[in-house]
Amino acid sequence: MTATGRKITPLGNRRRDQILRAAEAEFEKYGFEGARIQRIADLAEVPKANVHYYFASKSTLYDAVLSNVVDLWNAALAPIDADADPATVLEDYIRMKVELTRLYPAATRIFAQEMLGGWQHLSEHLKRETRAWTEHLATEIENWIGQGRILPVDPFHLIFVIWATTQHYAESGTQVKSIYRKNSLTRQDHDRLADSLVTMVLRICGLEPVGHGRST
Amino acid sequence: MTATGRKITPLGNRRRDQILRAAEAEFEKYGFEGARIQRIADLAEVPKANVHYYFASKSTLYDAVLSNVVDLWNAALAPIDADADPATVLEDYIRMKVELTRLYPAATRIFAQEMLGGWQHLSEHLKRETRAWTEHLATEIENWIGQGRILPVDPFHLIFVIWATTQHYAESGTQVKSIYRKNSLTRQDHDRLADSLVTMVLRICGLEPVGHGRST
DNA sequence: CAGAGTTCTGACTATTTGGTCAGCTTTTTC
DNA sequence: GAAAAAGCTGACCAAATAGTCAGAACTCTG
Repeated sequence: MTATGRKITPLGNRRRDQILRAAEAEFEKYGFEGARIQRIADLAEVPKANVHYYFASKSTLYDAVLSNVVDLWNAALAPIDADADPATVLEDYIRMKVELTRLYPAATRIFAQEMLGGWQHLSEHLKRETRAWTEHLATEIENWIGQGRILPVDPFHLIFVIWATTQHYAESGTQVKSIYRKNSLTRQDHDRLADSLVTMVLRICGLEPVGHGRST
Repeated sequence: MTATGRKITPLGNRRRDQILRAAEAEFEKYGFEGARIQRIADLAEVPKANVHYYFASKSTLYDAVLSNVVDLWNAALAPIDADADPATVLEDYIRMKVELTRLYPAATRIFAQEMLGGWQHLSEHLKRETRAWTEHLATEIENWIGQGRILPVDPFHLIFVIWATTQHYAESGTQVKSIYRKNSLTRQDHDRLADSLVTMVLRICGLEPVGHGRST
């Protein structure tokens, strides 16, 4: 084992990030098993041994990448106002999720693969953090149902709809990218996705769109 | 290369199936990259070389497994009556999809992983067949929207909702399996999932459940 | 029951992989 | 400005992997 009990200097931090970014791209493209340390090193333009200087093992590196993602999402999606009306909360939540997918498509895809792969490569610690991320909203939804503010729905199915459909779009985005060599989807594309998602989710809950959204 | 231009005897066919089943389990658990030919051989209780006698390469084997899945789904989901009412078609479609997930959870999971992985390991031939599988329903949905029979929705988003939510359940099924050592979810569990799904999808389309379904 | 065709397999190879490490260079610290 | 610490890396290794192949063991047919 390497990469333990050592002082981190600013230079070291920069290199670490550089490797982390390369790793993110690699894991997105090939998944955990398919990822190759050598390719990560090449992409980061450092020798392979340098990768192992900062990350003891492939798993450690993967954990570090996922950890970043989870932090990001927790930070952005955490605050839910318990008294706000469901339609607003859901709409805000969805638009934030779509925005995060737009900003960090790679991270989102890795997360999705892990989710469908049964969390096989994640450390217990991160698994717990990840679950917390969904359960927060789920309990809120259950409260709304109990209070008769929305139609009865399985909260986890609903959240999964949000997650999966966003993901579907991130996926077709990758295809668009490789076929048309368009570097990213336009902001309009993402707005349209968010609109479509909001409409679907609100209809499922028997709610009407709140004023501040777009139409169609 | 092996496994070409050779007469297949009944015995050979049985062995081939035996290996195919083992491969399905292995690919489900570990994905394409993570799958190990040796483990497939062990599970099928044949020497590794025997696997290569029937399947030239890992890719060939994977293609064979996926091909089975696609055939299965095309056979079960193909017939859509163009004049039937949308609610019935959608409900039947969903219940059939859930049923297939119940009967072939492994196949479903492999398919899902491939879908989210961007179809990286599939031959062009199978990619086309697979796309056809969704586009059939998608055009039907678009017709309904054009005729004002259902509310406007992105057909692919809707199909993805069906697919993803079923998948979510197949996934939590795997977890249930490994935690409680319950071999499979009960029929009731699946009925509940189907009910929940039907309700969500119909609400999205602005439709009411048709008589022959269950309630709640 | 003999010969042809098919099925099977142990032993092997070439390659790739994650990971190590001794010693080098650079940066920081006092 | 020298000692200490951190950063870096080429060369290496053990293990694992997909795939090969020569020939033995079956099974089917006439």
